[in-house]
This record gives sequence, C-alpha cells and structure tokens, in this order.
Amino acid sequence: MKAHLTELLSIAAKSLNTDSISADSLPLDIQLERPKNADHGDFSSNLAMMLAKPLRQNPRAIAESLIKALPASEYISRIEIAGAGFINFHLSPKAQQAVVHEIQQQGERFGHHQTGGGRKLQIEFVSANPTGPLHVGHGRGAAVGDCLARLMKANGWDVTREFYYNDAGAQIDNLSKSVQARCKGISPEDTAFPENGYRGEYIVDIAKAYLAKETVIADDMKFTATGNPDDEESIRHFAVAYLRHEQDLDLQAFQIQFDVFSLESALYTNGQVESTVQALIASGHTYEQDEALWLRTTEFGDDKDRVMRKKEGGYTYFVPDVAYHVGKWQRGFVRVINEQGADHHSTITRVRAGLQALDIGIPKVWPEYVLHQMVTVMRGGEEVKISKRAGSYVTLRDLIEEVGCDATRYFLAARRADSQLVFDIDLARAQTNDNPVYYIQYAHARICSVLNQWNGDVKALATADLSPLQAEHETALLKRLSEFPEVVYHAGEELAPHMIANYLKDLASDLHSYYNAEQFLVADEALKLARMALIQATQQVLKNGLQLLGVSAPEKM
RNA sequence: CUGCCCGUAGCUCAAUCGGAUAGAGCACCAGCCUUCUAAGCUGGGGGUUACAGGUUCGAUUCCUGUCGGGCAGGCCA
Repeated sequence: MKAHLTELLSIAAKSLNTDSISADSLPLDIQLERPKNADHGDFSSNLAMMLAKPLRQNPRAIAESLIKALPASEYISRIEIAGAGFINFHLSPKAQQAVVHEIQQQGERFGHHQTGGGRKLQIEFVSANPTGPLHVGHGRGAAVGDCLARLMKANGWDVTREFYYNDAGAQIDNLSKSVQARCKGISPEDTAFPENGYRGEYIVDIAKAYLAKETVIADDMKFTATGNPDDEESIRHFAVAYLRHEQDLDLQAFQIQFDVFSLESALYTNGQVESTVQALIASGHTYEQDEALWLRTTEFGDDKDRVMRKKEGGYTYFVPDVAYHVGKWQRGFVRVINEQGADHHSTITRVRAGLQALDIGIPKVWPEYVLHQMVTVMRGGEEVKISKRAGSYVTLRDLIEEVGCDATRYFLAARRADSQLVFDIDLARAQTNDNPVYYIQYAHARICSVLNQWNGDVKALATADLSPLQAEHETALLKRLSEFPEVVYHAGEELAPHMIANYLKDLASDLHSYYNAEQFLVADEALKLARMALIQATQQVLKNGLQLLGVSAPEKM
C-alpha cells in the first residue's frame, strides 16, 4: 500500500509544471508516514513541504497541484491537505480490510521481509566469562541479543548466535585460586584468601564437587576432577567447565540457545592470534617501543596507541579480540552485531582499528555494536543488590525463578538498550493488569477463547467477506495490523527489539477496547464471520510478535 | 580532566532516517461484570521534553554550551 501511494505521488510530482526548475531535477525523496492522529488519515506525506523551497512556492499550493495530478486509485477514499501542507490519504474500507486476508495467507510469516536476502549475519551476545552465574546484566544482554537474532531472521538474514568466552587470563587465574582456597578450607574472611578472589557461595560448591572428583559436561568439553587441591591445572579446567555448565543451565532456564561457543584459548592453540599479529606487523602499522609492541590505533580514530605485546611477553586482551573478529570475517559474516554491556564500549575503537590496519576489505563500521546500559533491580521500593549464591550481585536465575521466564524476557527486552533500566520485581510478578506481559498474553488468550466458543471452521475465514468491518474499533485494529510489517522492518534497521514490545502493547490495547465495545459472536452471520476473521488475524499477529520476543502465547490464562 | 550513553507527567517508559494538539501504564479521582475470561474497558486531572542558544516551513529528535546521572579511560579482562 505504501509502495502504491509512493508511486502515485511520484507520478504526480513529475507532472508538475515549473518555470525555473525541471521536474526531473527535483529532490524526489518521497516520504510517507503513519500519522499519530487518526483524523490525519492512514498515510501522510510531507512532499509538498519538501518541494516548497526549490519551487519557491507555498507548500499548500503545491499540495493542491499534486493532488490534482494524482492518478485515481480504488484504494483511496479521500485526500486532503492539512496543517502546513501535509497531504493526508484516507484509505478506502476495502484497502483497510485487505490486511486480514494477507495475514491469513502468510500466517507465521506475516511481517517478515527479505531485506537480508539470506546473507550471513552473526550476533554475539552474553559472552560472559566463566567466573560465576549469569547476572541481571547478562540477562539483559541475553534478552536483547536473542530478540535481535529473531528479528534479523524475520528480516531475511541467515543468523548465527554466538557466545564467546575467555577461558584463560587473569580472571580465570583468580577463579582457580579462589576455588583452590576453598578446597583448602580457606574462606574469604581469612587473610590467606586471594585478595580479589571470588567470594560467592558458588565457589564452595565448585570446591566440593572438585574434591568429590566429579565429572562436568559443558559445550564440547567433558572434564573429570582429580580432586587434588594442589593440582592447579585440574582445578582451572574443572572450574571453567563447571561454571560453563552453570551458565548453560541459566540460559536454558531463559530459553536461549546458541549455535556456536567460541573459546579464547582456541585462538592461541590454532595459531590465529599469532598469524594476526604477524599480519599486523606486516601491515606496517606497528612499532616497538619500551620493549613492547604497539599498534598505531591513532591512525584509525583512537585517542592513543595501544600495546599489543607486553614488555614481559604475552599479548594484551584486545589482540585475541582482533584475531577473533578476523575469524568471523573469514567465516563469511556480512554483518556482525556484538551485543554487550556499555562498560565495554572502549573496546569498539580498538577492535575496529585492528581490523582496519589489516586492510583486508573489512568495512569501517564492522562489527556493529548494540550496547546495553545497567540494570537496577527493585523490590518493595528498594534496590536489591545481593544474591545469596553469588554474593555481590543479583543472578538471572533468581529473577527467572521469582517472576518467570516470559516476564523476565519481556521486561529486559522492552526498553531501549541505551537507557538504564529499572527492573521492578513486584511489577513483573504481579498477575494483574499492571503487568504488560499478561496484558498482551491475555489478548491472545481471549481471542482463543472466543474462537473456541464460535467453534467454526477457521480455514473458512480465508474467504470471509470483510466489508462489514467498518466500526471505529475495527478500523483502528485493521490499521494497527497493517503496521506490523513496518514495525518489524524498522526495528530490524534500528537494531531495536523494544519496538516490537511497544507495538504489541498497542495491538493488545486495540483488541481489548474492541472486545469491550462490541460483541463478536453475534446473530448476524456475515458480521460474525467478518469479526472472526479479524480477531483470528489479530491472534496471528500477536503470536508472531510474541515469537519475536521469545515470549509464549498462551491459549488459556 | 577526556570520551561514550542518558535526562520526557509524582513513578516506569514511548514517540516510525526532523512532522501536525508530546503518548501509554502505574499511582490518584469517577464509572462499567444476570452478556464471548474484569489479568479487561470508559472518562478525568497531571508537561516550559533538565537549562540556554543555534540550524528551518517545522526540533523531544540535529549542532554548540551549561547542569545532573551512569559507564569507560592499564603493558587488567
């Protein structure tokens, strides 16, 4: 419909007669938008205002000429000029109703696009180091990342979900030292406990399991503890595997699955780190100074150069990061989106600088980043900071157990990633109208209930005559349904899954209002069928939208 | 000190590459269940979009500055 109107406007604009400028040279950037105010029609264009300056004419006068030149269309019932020169299109009832059959035909694919054209896109998210249970911040990353993955898939991308973790380095040393201390009965209160050791209760669990010579399985690895408190190598492997398994359980509870797990250590063992370093040296963007090897990141927008190889040997953390991304590029990902906490924003410039220095055809804004801000958890009007198990933070599992998977996912994904989020536990667990998750799910369940009571043949609705659908609430609902594909497209372009959540709230609201205003199961057979078709289409869109969020669409509540 | 993100109703948040009278929910007030699920609906009050400039037909949106909150700034990850 939008394309149709754009075409009409384009034809009209080309026929404009101007003395000064030829119509061909006009900036024909035709914009059509959905007016907020229903009185302003179904679509609105600012074309006349855009042309006002080059044509040196009053926008309203231009609008008038445009409308005169507009070819007739059966989909348009009325066109008017409003405000400073907006051209407002009111669709004919037939055009408005068409969306219902469109939804019926496309089913679960309604709203999907082929923008990605099947090209490969990777989303890396969560990527927590195996040093403890996942916390709320990881939860936000998990919810946003997973929704993004679903969204991009709906927009036609071939999506790979990937989890990267650091299984070497200082934090892991710290972890194994903490576990070792616990194995020896040293607690955080003792002076012998590692200074910056992990103090949570879960470290005790790991120590116990280690001493019991347990076997843990996570990702591709399977490891059996030796049980020897002095075997640091064994402790490290065991602790990493143990915590990866823990995090797998967290993710499972959150209903999130990854396609690929990548280990930092693998980048060393398979030589990718070394070959990347050699390539960077060969590129001429490195230099030696103070016994260290530096990368001239300032040539690529950084505010200072960065050390690659430390004076005492060993690479700094960003080197394997660059090597990892070279690998992503080699794997053929046209786009890579890294979803991470905003506290990692300083790595963006460095990783991109490293990739640019290699000069292997990687675009300047590759990879892309979606950074989410902090999450604050509230209960009873007070901030919650402590979990019993983790000690210093609220775990994702606590949250899921307390408020449920659906509500947790919804609340963590329903807000713009770049603003700080307050997670109100009381609200999320409320089984009342306060809770937007239930509000949306309830709309779906209500429709299911009505369709059940109607007990007719749902397939027969595909040919239902929709012309009786002209009541105010019906028009509003039809309009909202027709917006869904645009919302999916736009949310994908903006990498903003929260738009889906907002849309669903609005759609649910339209349905509930309609439900209260009109009886669906009426005696008039034609009207009843039309209404069944409309609510069945609404049910489908609610389902499609909830699917994008990874939230269930219950048939009963 | 420097960089990035944010600042919208009492609270939590929206606002479609700059659009028309800035919208929801909660809370508050007044109504609606002998009728398809009241986990719902209808109406009401509540705003100088932190502040000051600028850009233009038009700014919550873009630019500059100030104030406030968060996060980074290591040869730590």
